[in-house]
Amino acid sequence: MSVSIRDVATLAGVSVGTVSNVLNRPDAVSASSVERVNSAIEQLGYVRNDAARQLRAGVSTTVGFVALDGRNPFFADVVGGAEHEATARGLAVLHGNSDEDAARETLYIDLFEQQMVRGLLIAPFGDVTARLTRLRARGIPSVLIDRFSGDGRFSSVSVDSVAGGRLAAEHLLSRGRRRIAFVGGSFDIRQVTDRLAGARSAVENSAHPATLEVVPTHALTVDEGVAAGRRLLARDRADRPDAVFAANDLLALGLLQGLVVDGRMLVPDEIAVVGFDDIPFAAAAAVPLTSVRQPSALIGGTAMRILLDEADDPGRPTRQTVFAPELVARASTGAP
Amino acid sequence: MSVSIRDVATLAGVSVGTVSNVLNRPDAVSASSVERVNSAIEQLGYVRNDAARQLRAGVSTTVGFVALDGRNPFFADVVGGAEHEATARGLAVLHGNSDEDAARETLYIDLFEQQMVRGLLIAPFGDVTARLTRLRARGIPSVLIDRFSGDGRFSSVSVDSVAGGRLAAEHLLSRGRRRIAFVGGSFDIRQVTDRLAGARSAVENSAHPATLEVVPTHALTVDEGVAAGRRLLARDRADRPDAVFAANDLLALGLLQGLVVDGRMLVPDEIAVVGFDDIPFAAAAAVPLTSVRQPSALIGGTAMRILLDEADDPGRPTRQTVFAPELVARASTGAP
DNA sequence: GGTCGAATCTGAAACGTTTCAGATCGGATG
DNA sequence: CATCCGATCTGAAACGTTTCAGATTCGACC
Repeated sequence: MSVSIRDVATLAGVSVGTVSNVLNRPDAVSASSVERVNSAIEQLGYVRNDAARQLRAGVSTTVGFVALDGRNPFFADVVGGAEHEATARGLAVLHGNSDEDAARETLYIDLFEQQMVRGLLIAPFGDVTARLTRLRARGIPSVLIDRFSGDGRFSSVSVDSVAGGRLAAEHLLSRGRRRIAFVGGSFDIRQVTDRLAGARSAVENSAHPATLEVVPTHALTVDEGVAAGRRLLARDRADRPDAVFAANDLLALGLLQGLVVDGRMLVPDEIAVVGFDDIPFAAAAAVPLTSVRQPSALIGGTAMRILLDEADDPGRPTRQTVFAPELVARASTGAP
Repeated sequence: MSVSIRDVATLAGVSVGTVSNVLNRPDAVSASSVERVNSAIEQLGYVRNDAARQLRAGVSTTVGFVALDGRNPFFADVVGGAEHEATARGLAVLHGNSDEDAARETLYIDLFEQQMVRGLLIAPFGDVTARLTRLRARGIPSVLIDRFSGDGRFSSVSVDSVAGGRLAAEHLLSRGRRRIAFVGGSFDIRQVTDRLAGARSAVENSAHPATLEVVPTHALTVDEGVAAGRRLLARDRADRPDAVFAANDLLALGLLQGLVVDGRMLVPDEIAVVGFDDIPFAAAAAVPLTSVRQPSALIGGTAMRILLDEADDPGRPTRQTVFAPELVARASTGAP
């Protein structure tokens, strides 16, 4: 039924070893053999069986990626950057969504372990160090994305979320806002707590007295943002914050939709809004969104490079790369 | 080094065949054996080698997905729907981006062929029928996404793009617009030409005299939309269209940004805008965007189901599923 | 006790590749 | 002409699983 390397060898009049060499190290084979083998491959429509190759060679040509939320354009950009780097080396990216669900997360990690991927890029939700340690014992390195590996047990590529949170809150304070609400959740997500911590430190160190209130959400989605906005509206006007720092742009975009009363948009006059990630849609929002930018494609590309370095040289020490976030001011905080 | 099924068998005091049976059909094994094998697996930290399993069984547990544009939230939703359906059956989704590049597209198809994926979901860019036919000959079915398979050679799941184009144009005409511009490209993409054809038929059959002009773009991205908007602005006011139908929402969102003069938004008063896909960000745009909605997650889920049906039963005739698009009117065309 | 069938288990073959120790070939060298 | 060496090729072993024909066990039944 299926064409194997043996059929190619027979047609080309060489041994299977030679065919394999043509495929893997053509330099070690005479030009005439290369040509005969290639024409046989062409003629038979031979396609290498990756399972057999991997079984014998013990090396796969795929890299796993476990994302927190596949629908978040931020991760799409990170994946894009990683994919670009991977395809440049002939590798493919296997892609799974944990959707902020610990069970799905371990499911994908286990799957990648069975597939013996070359390495694993992961934006973790739960505590995955035990599982990742096990993968490493089996020769599969991991790089954490968007989360600093405090103990240095794994390499990581992230943005300084605390600094980002501080940037956001300082910006709001500098625009004269004093009653700030942090909207985000769940607080099982490290980035969320870090961004909050940064905001808190900015408020505490502020020259002006200011307050920081926490408005929790169940997830970092547009829908949750809309709901949070509605909840704020349900309050007396006097009790509403005059600024909101949303844990990411999806929430912030939802808030923009939620913070509308009788067709009147409260942003930015009554309530200023800052998001996080600066996804491409932030600039195109109802009120263009001020946001803390992360260099998403760069994060993905850097992580992939580090991962492949570690895969090639297992002894290599781990590396923590932290990019600096950058505030992009737009209309949602009254910027031009 | 690595723990194999043989080590498990030895520790559990059974044969390798029995271990395999515990893994694959526990019903055929006595309860006591199941228990001993499982405890041995636990104790040794055994993980099944997927390459060997696939080599022998000839079946993989992954499905390939080739998307036109991984950064487009529409495809993220389609993938989400497909992934949901796949994980319900214990399959993972291998994911590649063609980025509207024929070379990358064939690269991924070839890769999936080598990996012997269970099946292939593809939103095609170039002409891929030859390659897909070859995959099928090797037992790998494909389902086309977002493109009707005219000759019925492959199953497909799509939305009636011509009808969608007609909906968009009719809506603009009903709002009193008469000089319509279609913004989109490249015209190598079937959806683009279909949407244009639908718009054209609506204009030609209109009770009122109206014109349809084509403003070509290089790709379906936000940036191209901004550029197209700028080009329209560069014209004399009299030469500008009074409505734009953009081939997708990314373009439309870009247009909204581009169609601003001296801080004044021309949409919808001078120019109405309709997009296509109704991505989650359309409603959150600077001017909430009227759009032709596609049931994206449903498309992905349906395609996956059909694909897996065909994988299980290769003789099964192909099926063409066409969903009806739906117009969602918002402020960008002067709707409430 | 002998026979039978179902339930359960065994162990070797096979999947298609890569790898590697050794064979072969064809000059170049003395 | 004998020897040697590098370039090239060969063919079998090995990777870890699934599969399957046959072996074994165990009750039930006569």
